[in-house]
Amino acid sequence: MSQTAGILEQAEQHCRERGSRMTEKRKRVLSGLVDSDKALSAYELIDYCKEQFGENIPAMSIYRILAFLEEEGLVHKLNLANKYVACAHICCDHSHGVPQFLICGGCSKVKEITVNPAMISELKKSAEQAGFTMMSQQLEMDCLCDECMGSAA
Amino acid sequence: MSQTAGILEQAEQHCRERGSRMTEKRKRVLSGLVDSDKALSAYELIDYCKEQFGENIPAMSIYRILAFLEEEGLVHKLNLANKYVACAHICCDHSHGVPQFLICGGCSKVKEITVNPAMISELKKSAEQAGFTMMSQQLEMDCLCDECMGSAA
DNA sequence: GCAGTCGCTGCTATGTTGTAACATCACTGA
DNA sequence: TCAGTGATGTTACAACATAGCAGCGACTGC
Repeated sequence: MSQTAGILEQAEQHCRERGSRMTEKRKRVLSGLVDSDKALSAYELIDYCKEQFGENIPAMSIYRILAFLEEEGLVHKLNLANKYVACAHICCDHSHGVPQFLICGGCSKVKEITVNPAMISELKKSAEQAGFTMMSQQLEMDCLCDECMGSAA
Repeated sequence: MSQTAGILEQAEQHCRERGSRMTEKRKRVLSGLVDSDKALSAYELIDYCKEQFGENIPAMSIYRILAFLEEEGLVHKLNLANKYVACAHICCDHSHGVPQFLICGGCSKVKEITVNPAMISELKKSAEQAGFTMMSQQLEMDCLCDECMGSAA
């Protein structure tokens, strides 16, 4: 069984436990994200489904499916890039905190990391002093991966 | 002299020193951002120029002007919201570090803060360990301001 | 002053991301 | 089997952004 198939299997299991449905289309969208180590836009996922499965999924459906998958904790939306990535922890049984992301501006490769929780709470404190409440601890950082860094030099 | 006019004066001075031109249109766009404590989208700035000066500036020009102002360090682009804000430090003569932003998801109000430099360097280190180089230390945080927080409750 | 140049702006078209509103399809359970 | 609910389709459109080319206007050097 391929890596991707294993992850999809896990995701399906996850949905069963939560009483939600992992439909064929949802699996296809998720598989696109799992197969790719890059973040993909909704429209890139449309292309992926067309090429890979010969299926034309309208934009509206892709967005609904992405919203569903995000709700289930299977994908993350990257607001900085307006793209989407599969969660790096679909296969972990342990629950995990809010992730932070390193996003390559060159090739959209994404690394999901977990920064020091003390740092996040310090950020939260700074925000509160300024009269703001942080709604999401998901930090997104504009980076270049080593590969793109090399070819840019 | 109004607060805004003073800031515009400073900005003009800044451009003179750098050998770049602060044209009328550029001043109008900048004044829109300075007048507002919120982040504005390019299209909101078009509306502003129309209402305030009766001048129709096409989107293309607004984007070029925003790019120029960003180049000059007079405005910041908030990628999280696809909006723009005037730099909070146009009037400071001291140069300042890379800013971080608290963005209210309710009303687009923005607070520019400077977080502990040690935190930023810790982030940078984490990134490098993961094979990424941070290209911008500009963190943008999804928040609610106290006011919106109150009305949401 | 005048020609040449370069930077700024205008115009048109188009690409990309995302959503509203309403219709239809398909699975589930009584 | 049939009603109800959730998933998907369709159409239209809003918001953000850029490409490419044309024209205008302000400086420079002669």
